Amino acid sequence: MAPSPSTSAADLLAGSPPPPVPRLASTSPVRLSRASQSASLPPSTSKFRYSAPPEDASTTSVQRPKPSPPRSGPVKTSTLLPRPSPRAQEPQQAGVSSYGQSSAWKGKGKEVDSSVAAPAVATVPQKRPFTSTKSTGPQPAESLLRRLGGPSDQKAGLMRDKEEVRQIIYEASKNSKYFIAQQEKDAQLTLRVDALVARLNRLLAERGGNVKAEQARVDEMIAELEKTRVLTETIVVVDADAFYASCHQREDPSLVGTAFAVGGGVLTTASYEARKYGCSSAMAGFVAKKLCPHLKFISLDFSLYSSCSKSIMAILRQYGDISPASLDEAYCSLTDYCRREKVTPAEAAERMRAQVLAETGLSVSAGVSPNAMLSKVAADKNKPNGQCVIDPTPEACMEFAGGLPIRNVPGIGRVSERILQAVGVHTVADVYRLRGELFLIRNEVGLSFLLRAYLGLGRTTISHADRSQRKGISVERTFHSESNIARFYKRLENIAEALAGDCEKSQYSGRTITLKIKTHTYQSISRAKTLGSAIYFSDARTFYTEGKKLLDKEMANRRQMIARGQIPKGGKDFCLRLIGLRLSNLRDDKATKDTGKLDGWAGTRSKSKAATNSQGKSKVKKEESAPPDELAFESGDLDEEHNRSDLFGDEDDHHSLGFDDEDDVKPTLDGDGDELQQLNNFIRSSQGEHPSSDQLWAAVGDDVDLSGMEGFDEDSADEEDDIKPIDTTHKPFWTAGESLNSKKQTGAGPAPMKDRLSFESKRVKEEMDEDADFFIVEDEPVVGPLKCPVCEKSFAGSEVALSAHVASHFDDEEPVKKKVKVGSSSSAKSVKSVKPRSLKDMFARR
DNA sequence: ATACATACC
DNA sequence: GACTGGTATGTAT
Repeated sequence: MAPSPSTSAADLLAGSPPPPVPRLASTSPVRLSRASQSASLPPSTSKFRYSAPPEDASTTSVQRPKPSPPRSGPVKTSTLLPRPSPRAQEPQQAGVSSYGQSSAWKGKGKEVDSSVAAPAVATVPQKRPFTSTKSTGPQPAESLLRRLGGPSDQKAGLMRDKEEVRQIIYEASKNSKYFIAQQEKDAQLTLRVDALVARLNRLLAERGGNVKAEQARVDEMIAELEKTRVLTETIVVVDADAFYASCHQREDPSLVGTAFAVGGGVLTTASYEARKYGCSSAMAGFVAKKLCPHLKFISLDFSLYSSCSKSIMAILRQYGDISPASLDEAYCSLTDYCRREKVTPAEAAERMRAQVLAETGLSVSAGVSPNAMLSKVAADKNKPNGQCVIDPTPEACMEFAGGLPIRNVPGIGRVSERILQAVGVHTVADVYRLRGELFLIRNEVGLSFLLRAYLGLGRTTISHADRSQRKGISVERTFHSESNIARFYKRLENIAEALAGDCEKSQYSGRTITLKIKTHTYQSISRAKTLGSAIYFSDARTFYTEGKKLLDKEMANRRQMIARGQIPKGGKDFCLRLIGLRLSNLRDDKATKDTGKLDGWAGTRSKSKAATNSQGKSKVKKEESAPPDELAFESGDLDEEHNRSDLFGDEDDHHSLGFDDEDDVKPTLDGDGDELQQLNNFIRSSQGEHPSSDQLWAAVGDDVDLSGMEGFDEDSADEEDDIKPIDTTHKPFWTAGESLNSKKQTGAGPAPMKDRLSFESKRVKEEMDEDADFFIVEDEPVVGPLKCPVCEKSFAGSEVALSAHVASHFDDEEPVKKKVKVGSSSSAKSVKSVKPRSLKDMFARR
C-alpha cells in the first residue's frame, strides 16, 4: 500500500465493517483498504498491500496452551540477521560449518522481532519506488527488476553494487520482447496479488481484525504437524560449487581466478570471479558481457560434466544411499554411516567433502540436518566449499528455518514469494507471526506447506527415482521467431524424431501427445490429444502426425478468431519462437516386457494388443514398430522426402553451439535456476554420445546413469519390494509434495500428508458448522452479504458473482483491457471470460 | 481430458 | 537484436 504511515493494521482493522470507500476514479486499481485510498496514490502507485498487524495488536496474546511440547512461540528470531542474505558475505572457509546454527535457541515466549514484523511490510513500498508495472515511466517496478535480475538477484553476496547490476541488466534488456513479456507477466501477477490482498483485507475487516480463533486453529495444525517430526535420520545434501565452471578449471588450470562463463547465448555458470561483476547463471550472454566486458565464454562440454558427476556420486555412495537431484547435487543418508563409524554428522560430511575434493579436485558444499528440506537450504548457506549442520532437535531446526527468507524455502518461487510478501511474510518466522491472517487465505497460500517450513520439517528418507513414476517425456526447441509454416512442420519432424529417440532409449510409450508452442511474444499455448485407451505409441511418425494435427487445428482456430475480429495470442501473425512435443500417460515398456505384465503402469488399463507392440525396443525407423491400426500413418501428411530422409534422418544438426546458420536454431540458452541446473539442454546439445536427453531421469538414476556407476545395483533400485521405511514416495525431492502448490503433501513423517490434508479441510467444514457466523465459507458460494470492495455494492450471491463484478472495475483501465483481449482464451465466451484471468482466478479459485 | 501456471534444476 | 529445456504438479474447466 502506499505511503500511509498510519496504515497499521490497527488502523486498517479499526472498524469492523469495511471502511466506507468512496467511489474511485475508474483509472485506479481496486482499492480495498482505507489505507490505500487515503494514500492519494497516483494511479501508478503500487497496489495495496496488506499491512501486517503489529504483533501486539491482534496476533499477540495467543494464550493458547502450547499445542505441542517442542514448539511454542515463534522462534525468537535471534538477532536474526533480518532477512539474512542466503549466503554470508564472507566466503566461508572449509569446514566453517558449525554444528547447529550460531545463535542459541531461545524461542519461548512471545517475542516480537520488530525487525521483521510490521514495519517491514509498511516500508517496503517506500524504500523502493514501486512503480506500477503498467506505467511506462522510467522507474521499472521493483518486482520487475527482480524478475529480470533472475534467481541470483537476491543472492547478492560478493559482488558489486546490486542496484548497479540491476540497472545494467535493465538497460540492456529493456527493449527486448523478453522484457515486454516479463513486464506483462509482472502486471498480471500484480493483479492477482492485489486481488488476494483485497480478499484478505475484507476477511479481516469482517472480523474486526480479530483472528485469534484462526490462530488457535493454526496452532492445532502445528501441533499435529509437530507429531510427525522425525529427528533420527541424518540427511546430507551435497552440492558442487559452480560445477560446470569448476570442471573446466580442473581441465584447464589457467582458468582459475579468471572471469569466465560457461555457455553461449546464456550463461549456465559463471566463475566466482565473474560473479563479482554480477554475472550469474541464467543470464543472457550479452547482458553478462556488459557487466563484465572481459568475460570469457567457454563452450559446454557435457561429457566432461557427466564424468565429473559420476566420480562425485561414486564417492557419495560410499557413505550411504544417494539420490542424485542433478549432475551436481545429491541427497545422501548418513544415518548408518555415522552409526557405523561412530562419527558425528558434521564429521561425516567433512570427510565426504574432503574426499570429493581430494579425488576429483572439485569442491562441494554440504548441508546436514535431520531432513532433506533443511539440508537443501543449509547446503547453500556456506557455499562455496563449506557446510552447515543443523542439530537434530526441534529447536535447532526451527531456529534455522525461522530465519530463512521465505524465498529460500524449496518450492517457493518468484510468484509465491511475491504473493507472500504482499501479505507480510518475508521470512519463515513470519508465517507464525501471521498465522491467523494466513489461515484466512490458507488455500491460496498453501498453509500447511508453510507450516511445515516453519517447523523445519521435510523428507527424512532417501530413495531413488523409480521408473514407474515418470509422467511424461518431452522435447522442445527454441528458435528465432518465424512465421513460416513449412518450417514449423520441419521443426516438428525433428522434434518428433528426437522424442521418439528418447522414448526408445528409455523404453516408454504413451497415449497422449501434447503440442506446445510459444509465440514470439513469449506466450505459450499447449494443445493435447489422447488416443484410445489401449493405444500406446512411441514412434516418430505418430508424434509427427498427431502433432501436426494439433498445430493445424490451432492455426485454423486462430484464423477463425481473426475472422471474428478477435486477436489470438501473439497477435495476428502466427509467429513462433518455440515448438515442443510431450508424451504422457506413459506405459513402461521395460516393465511390461521384463515382467511379462501387460501393463507396466498405473492408471492405464491397456489391452494386450497395445502391449504386444514392440516399438519400445525397435528403432523407430522401421515398420517393425508398426503401430496399431488406429495409428496408421497417413503418408499424405508428409512429403515422401520428409518421411524418409528428414523425419528419420539425422537430426542433431541443430545442436551445435550458437545459432545454426541454416536453421536459425538456437541451441541452448540460459538457465533459470541456480547453478548449472540446465543439464538438459546440454545433455542434448552436447556430444552425439548423449544425443537425446531424458536428462533428469538419466542423471537422477532412473536406469541410465546410475546403472553405469559401479556398485550400483540397478535392479534393486526399481524393485517394488524395496523397503520403503516410512515415506512411500520414490521420487526426487521436488516431486515429493514439498511445494506450496502441492495440496497433497507427502513427506516428513509417518502419516502421509494427504491424510493431514483431508483432515485440514474436514476440520474447516466442521468449524463452519460450529461458528457459522464467524467463518466465511471459502469453498462454496458465500451465503452472507458480500460487498464489493471497490464500490461497496452489496452482493447476496456467490463470490463468483462478486468477482465478476469486481473485475468490471478494471474495464476502464487501458492496459488491462488490452491485455485482456490478448490473453483471453480462444472461443467466444460470455463476458465473463473476458475479464482478467488472474483476477477472476483469484476469486474463483480456492 | 485439456489448458495453463508454477516450480525445480 | 538478444533470456533455455525437461519434468512434475496443482487448479480450473
